[in-house]
Amino acid sequence: MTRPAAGRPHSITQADVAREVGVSRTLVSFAFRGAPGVSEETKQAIFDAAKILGYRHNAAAADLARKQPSTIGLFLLDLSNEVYVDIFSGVRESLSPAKKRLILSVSRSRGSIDPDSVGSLIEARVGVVIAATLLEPDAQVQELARSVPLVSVTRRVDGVDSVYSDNVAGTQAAVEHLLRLGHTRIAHVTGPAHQGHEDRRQTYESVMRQAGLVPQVVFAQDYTQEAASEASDRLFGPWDRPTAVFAHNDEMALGVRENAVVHGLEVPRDLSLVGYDNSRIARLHGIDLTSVDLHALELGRTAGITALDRLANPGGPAVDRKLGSRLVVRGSTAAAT
Amino acid sequence: MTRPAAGRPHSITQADVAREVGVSRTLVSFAFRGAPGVSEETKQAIFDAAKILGYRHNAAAADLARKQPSTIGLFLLDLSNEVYVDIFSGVRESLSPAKKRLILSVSRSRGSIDPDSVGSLIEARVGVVIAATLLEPDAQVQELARSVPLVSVTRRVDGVDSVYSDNVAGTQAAVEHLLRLGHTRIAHVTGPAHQGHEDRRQTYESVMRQAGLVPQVVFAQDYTQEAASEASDRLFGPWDRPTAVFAHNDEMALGVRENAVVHGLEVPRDLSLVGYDNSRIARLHGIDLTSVDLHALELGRTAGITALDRLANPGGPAVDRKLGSRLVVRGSTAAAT
DNA sequence: ATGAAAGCGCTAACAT
DNA sequence: ATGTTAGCGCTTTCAT
Repeated sequence: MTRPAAGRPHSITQADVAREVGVSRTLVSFAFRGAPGVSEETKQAIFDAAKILGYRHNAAAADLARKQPSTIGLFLLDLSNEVYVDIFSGVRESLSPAKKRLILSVSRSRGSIDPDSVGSLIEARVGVVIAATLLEPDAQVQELARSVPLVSVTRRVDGVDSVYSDNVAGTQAAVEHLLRLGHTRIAHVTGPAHQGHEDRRQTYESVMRQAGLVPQVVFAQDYTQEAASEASDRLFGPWDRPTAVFAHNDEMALGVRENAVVHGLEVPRDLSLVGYDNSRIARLHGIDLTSVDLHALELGRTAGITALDRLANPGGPAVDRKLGSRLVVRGSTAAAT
Repeated sequence: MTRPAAGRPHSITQADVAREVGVSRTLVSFAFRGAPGVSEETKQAIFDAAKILGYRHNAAAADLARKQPSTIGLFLLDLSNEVYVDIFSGVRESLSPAKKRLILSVSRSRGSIDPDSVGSLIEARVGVVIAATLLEPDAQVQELARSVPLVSVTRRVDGVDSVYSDNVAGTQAAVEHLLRLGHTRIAHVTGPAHQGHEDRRQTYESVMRQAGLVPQVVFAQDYTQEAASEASDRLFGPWDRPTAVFAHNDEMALGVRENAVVHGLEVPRDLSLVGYDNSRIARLHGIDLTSVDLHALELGRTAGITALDRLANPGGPAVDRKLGSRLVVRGSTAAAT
């Protein structure tokens, strides 16, 4: 049985409802926004008629008329990375009391710059853009912030509302943990070097140098598991193999891990591994990845609140909120042999 | 250094650009849509002025005037479940050639019905809604489809465009795999019973009965890892413990697995485990979850194409596309002892 | 090639 | 309590 699939791109307007009830369009508009000054009876009549006609409020038209957007845009770099899902959850949580619509836009490139995705948010006329994570250079982010209120999550940009976590402290804890375990050949696997995303690498390098060791950095194509897996080939040659790897994030740590297994290496016996994000996967039995928790959910919550504040007070000074981070030690790290 | 965060909710319009250049608003509009009838020079002048003024096209206003939405809405049940991320990727992939904007809406409840999320898509005036996964009863889905073109993903609804995979075949393969391994006490862990989401459970039950065995179904609060973990407590009592569990999806399989470990059970030695979705986590070394692949990416791609078709041909008969599924055997299942 | 004018669905003064 | 009217930023005939 295959009935025709109905569903016209909607057409019933407030005018239709008004005509049906026999009142003016204004009343209908008032009724739907709960504005005062509509008698209970007419209100009821309006709702009934709307129900029958199948009327649906047109938020786009309303925003246009009100000259004030009811929507907040959230840009996410990569949905496959659970951190961004957590950030999303946090944002939504803090936005839910405010009656704002939230629309998402996801980058189509996980390792390179994608201005289109944020652009489409602007063209959809959102009131503020929450962006996690922008890969553009600082200057471009600042320019973007000039054309739309912007909250940068995960990354600090001067003069722009920023909500991020302490990468320096997190990285220090991670690398020092490995040092304390006696490792000396500790490699770092990361993605392309974008301005504003080098804290972890630079901190890794400086901690290593301070310990009198030579840093070994491997750059992958992007920040994903696959890229890290591929890039880690360079580490698993027969000589000078590192005994530990500190990865830019959990995704990449997982990639290294998968490839290590392929090379016959066992974690942590042959290779200690530290990730970053403390994502759900890291916590699974059988994975047990030592990782730095950057409190992604809290990052999202804070970003949502910051966005709301910015909407209420467009002129205020740029917000700068740095959250803590903490190392969670699990079974993927062990003493060097 | 804390400069004020600028970024007004945008204000420069085509009229501003027109005034700047000294032409009519019409020309500006034409220029931006690449409509014919604008001389190269004026076009260039317009683009230059727009650039300088920081003009941004207002898609909402344009849609309103054109009386034709340029946006497609995608509803997702749960971003923590990678299947939905894959569906998203597939949808976007098939939508990218068409120049349609894609906006996402995510349910705020993973196990119960949330009409608001789809509602907000309708109010944002999308041309078609792709929904993965609707929990509403068939009748409600059909009614929804009457007010907006709807593509149901993951679930077949009579009279509504549906893109889904063969749950019966998938479940049969899964359960028969366990039977062939000699298991007789095979439990099934699933979420709340919603119409249209009972194929797997029912098929499990019928396969069990046909084999002369008694089905044992555990219902969790929702379809997540946490819920499954909690619910599986009932399975791990001292007596009559099942030797195998078939879970509704990989998330839930993971939950069962975590809880099994807590109870001192080892997979697959003490418990064989089969999931559904063949998500990325299932494929990780150390997890090695036997799972049914439902081709989520392909589901998404097909849904995107279906949505585009529906937009082009609103009156056509409802589409019904059933994709195959296949069991992927990994290390989480072993012969019964 | 360019412009004038009407209208999309809605809101918001400003009447009555 | 209810209605009138003028836009919001854009597209789109229809003129010129």
